[in-house]
Amino acid sequence: MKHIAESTVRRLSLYLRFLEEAEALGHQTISSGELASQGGTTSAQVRKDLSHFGSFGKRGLGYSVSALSASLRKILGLAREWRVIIVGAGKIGAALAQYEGFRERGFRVVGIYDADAARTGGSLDGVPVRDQRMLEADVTTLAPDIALITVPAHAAQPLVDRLVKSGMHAILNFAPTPLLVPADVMLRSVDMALELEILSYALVNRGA
Amino acid sequence: MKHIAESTVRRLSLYLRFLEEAEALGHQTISSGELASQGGTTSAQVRKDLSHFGSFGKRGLGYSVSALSASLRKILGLAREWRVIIVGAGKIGAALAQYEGFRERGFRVVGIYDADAARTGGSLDGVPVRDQRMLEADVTTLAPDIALITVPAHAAQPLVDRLVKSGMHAILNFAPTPLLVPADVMLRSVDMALELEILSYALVNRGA
DNA sequence: TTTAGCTTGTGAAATGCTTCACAAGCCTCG
DNA sequence: CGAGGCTTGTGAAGCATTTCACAAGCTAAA
Repeated sequence: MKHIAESTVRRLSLYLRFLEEAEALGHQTISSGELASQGGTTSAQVRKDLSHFGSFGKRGLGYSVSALSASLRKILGLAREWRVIIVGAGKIGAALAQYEGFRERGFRVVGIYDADAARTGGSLDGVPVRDQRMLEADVTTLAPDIALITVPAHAAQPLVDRLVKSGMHAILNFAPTPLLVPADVMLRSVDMALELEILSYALVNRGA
Repeated sequence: MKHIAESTVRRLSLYLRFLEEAEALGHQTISSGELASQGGTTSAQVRKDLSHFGSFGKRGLGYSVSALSASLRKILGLAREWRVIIVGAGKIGAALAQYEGFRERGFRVVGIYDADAARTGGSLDGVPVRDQRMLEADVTTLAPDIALITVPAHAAQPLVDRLVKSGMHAILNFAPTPLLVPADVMLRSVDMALELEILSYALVNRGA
């Protein structure tokens, strides 16, 4: 398979959400135009996105809602449950640990870690908060697929190094700092202050 | 000014962070290559990004750290403080209200709102949590520049409509749903489950 | 069965972003 | 002062993504 743009994958996720809504409403088929309105794109874009993975529609009719959502789930790897650990049990980490949106989409939090003894020992939503020194051992026994990083910026790179060394291959970083990982590790970052700065730029330059 | 790509603005923010670090370390000048290493890009990209806004460097020498950070702050609109309100005082909203990263970058939370009476009346980090019915009145008196949305997905669109009607022009949405706004309103979305789905896709297709 | 009306799938064109490559310019050192 | 060594700023080239436009194909109805 040739390389697929990240923007395409992002849109596929959005299509899938809309399809699941449509499924709940009992719709049988859906057109590329209807899918496009969701995700603010065009019908041609929808068809092009899907065409990278095969041919899913019927000309004249559209797509079968249930068949296309099943295909998208398979394409996106959502046919299975993913095991997630969260490192950093501060405000953000704790909030994410209890975030319904993750479990709904098949992401199950199986461990939470912190370096501060004051935060460890308890549990959040039934998941134990453990000492960060347990990380290496737990990565082996819990076999998590994805690690979420919610530690302070200065602690993030050393932590990433430890996670990579332990065998993690997918990391979602919330610390506001760029991180380096080997080529075979997937790293994505969500930087909330950065998003605000982009809005700030837009506010200052609107009309310009 | 011609239109600037979002990817460019995002990189400018990263450059600024690195510049501020360099400033703290007492560095006087910095080259495009050094700036590039941060933000994982190339020196040519750095120079091209900056060239959209003017000419900031000295050939043979590089950029003045202090002068360039001042310029970037002005370009990004960070020379001033921005007033932010948060609507939705659940786990995520409360965590964001107390997030240090915002204040550090000049974003000041001036109000928090919730529809649930059980959550209103108190305060978070000195900012009162008020009833969501107060929104319209408070937008007038508090004059917030940016609204953060941390309500459940189904409540997001009606809320956005209210915010827009009240005169808000910049919104950062954390609800996992696409939203519609008029063309003169800036909307950005942070969708954490979506980020995980992109990782999921990458995990399933790595090596492919 | 034939026609009318939709909608898909897809090359080709258009647009947008990144990388290249090099002239121009600045600083230091001899 | 002149040469050497760097680094910027920027057209042009290269890539990637989006949009266009239309043939092909399905359904329903007459």
